[in-house]
Amino acid sequence: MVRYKFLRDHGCDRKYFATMNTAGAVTTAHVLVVDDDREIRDLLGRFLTKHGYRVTAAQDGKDMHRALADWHIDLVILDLMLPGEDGLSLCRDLRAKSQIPVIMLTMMGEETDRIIGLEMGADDYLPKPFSPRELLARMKAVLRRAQCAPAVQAKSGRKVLSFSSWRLDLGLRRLESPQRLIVDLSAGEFDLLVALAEHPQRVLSRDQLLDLTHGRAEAPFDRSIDMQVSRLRHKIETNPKEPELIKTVRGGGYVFTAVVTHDETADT
Amino acid sequence: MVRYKFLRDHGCDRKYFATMNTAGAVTTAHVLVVDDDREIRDLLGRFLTKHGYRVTAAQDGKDMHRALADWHIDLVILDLMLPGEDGLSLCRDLRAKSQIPVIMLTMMGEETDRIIGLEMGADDYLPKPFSPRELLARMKAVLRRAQCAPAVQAKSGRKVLSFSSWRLDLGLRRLESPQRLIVDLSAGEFDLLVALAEHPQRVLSRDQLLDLTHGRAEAPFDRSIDMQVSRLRHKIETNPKEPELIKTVRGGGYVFTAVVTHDETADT
DNA sequence: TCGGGCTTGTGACAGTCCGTTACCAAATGC
DNA sequence: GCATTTGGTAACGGACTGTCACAAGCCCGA
Repeated sequence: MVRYKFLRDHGCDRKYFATMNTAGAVTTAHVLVVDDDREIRDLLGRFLTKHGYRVTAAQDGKDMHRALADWHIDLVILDLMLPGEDGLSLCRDLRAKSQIPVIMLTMMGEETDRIIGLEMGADDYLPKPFSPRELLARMKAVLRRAQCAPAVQAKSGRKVLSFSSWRLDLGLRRLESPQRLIVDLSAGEFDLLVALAEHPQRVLSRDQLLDLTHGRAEAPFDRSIDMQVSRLRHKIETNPKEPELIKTVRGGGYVFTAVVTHDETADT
Repeated sequence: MVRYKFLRDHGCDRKYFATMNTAGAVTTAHVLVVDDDREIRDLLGRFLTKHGYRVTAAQDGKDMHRALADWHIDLVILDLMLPGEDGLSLCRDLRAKSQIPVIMLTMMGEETDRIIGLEMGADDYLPKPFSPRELLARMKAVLRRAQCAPAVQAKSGRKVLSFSSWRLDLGLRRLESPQRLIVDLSAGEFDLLVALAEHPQRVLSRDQLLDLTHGRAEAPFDRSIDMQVSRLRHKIETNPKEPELIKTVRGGGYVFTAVVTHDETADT
């Protein structure tokens, strides 16, 4: 659900609120959109709100500074072309005073614009027109870099994945068997199981699994995932010779076959 | 090498094939181009084929749906302006039913078009005329994003196909005989059976089956599908010499004759 | 600092899967 | 009826996978 609220004192400034999702205490990143085109502001506002961000909009430099004074802003999305003070100089200002990450919106990908934008201290730039997904991806990347990753982390409760009576506690990094016994997994085995259980019913290539667990790409003749899978199977499959949970797809990779549910144990 | 092939049943539908590139197991993405302008279809077909994509072309919504039913499509390039059903509603349809990424082609950057397109769920859009390089770049980006998308298996339950007392569990990747015995299928056999059972009472060419199971095109003198069918028949037909479930259509391919129902077992 | 236990990657080997080739039978064309 | 095309499948070999054995790290306490 999205709720709009007009801030009377800020003229055309419009504020969007994201509803809290699931866990109460999620801290969503607060994004400031600076663009003189009202349509873009609206569009971005609705779009980002829908994706769980808090959004404030400003139409020029003055508005922007006011918003920065009034709110705690995690990220600024700044149009290069603005009436009055130019986006570039605003960006330089911002960078001089604070460390708030900035994404610049520029017209059509002229190499020069990008270079200038980045030299002014923008953390990323996006040529208009851009795809919303790309914007999201870049925002996430920038926020991650800024150590301010939106949400997830800060759940008060613990994240637990359940599948066919097993419980995989991501917070405690612990696996409970259907018999409620704690299964002793190594770090690597645990990571692999998480990677699999977070993408159930989906064939994951060795390359993807390596990326998910180690953040690296597959080397030629790399058998490490095979070994890890083999070891994991011996710990969680009833009959490792005929695996039920982790199936092999020849030439493809592995599939986690169980239905996985995401629980949020309230606490402790 | 590029080979063209005219699909007789699809009127002006033309199919382009890319040869495998270097690494054997690489499955090239299959792109569906939907545009009423034949020249554009041809141009894009040749261009994308040259760059290693498999391309199928459709001239309107009807063609598009047929192609989607017949092939495994990784990406749709969709013209905004189409005769009959409009590109926008097609896009909405697509998004409602599947997660196939969509790139929209629009006439010169009309803001409104872009906004509407993106709100309809397109993953990216490209104003005509566009540079081929830009198209390639955006395709790559969209495909990359789609690959690591969580797939959101949607239903929490598991997908099961039933046909004449057999049960084919797609999540568990398991086949149960009418006698409730688990039939031991190899990964390839399983994939083939899924491809067939998902298109019952429909003649599937070897090429289509290869596309659906391996995401690759048929090579000259390719008998692999025949072999796989033969092996599968021996496991699921009462009398493999006179197959009931998988019938041969001489000069056409194979048909899965049984009536298939889609169940969604609630869970576990 | 050293050494032992644990974890993880590599090489090797065996077992399995699957594509190719080849040959034959069935279907089709003439 | 004969030639030609198409499909079924046995057989073979290459490619892929499971896993044993071992080595290289890593952690930790003495």
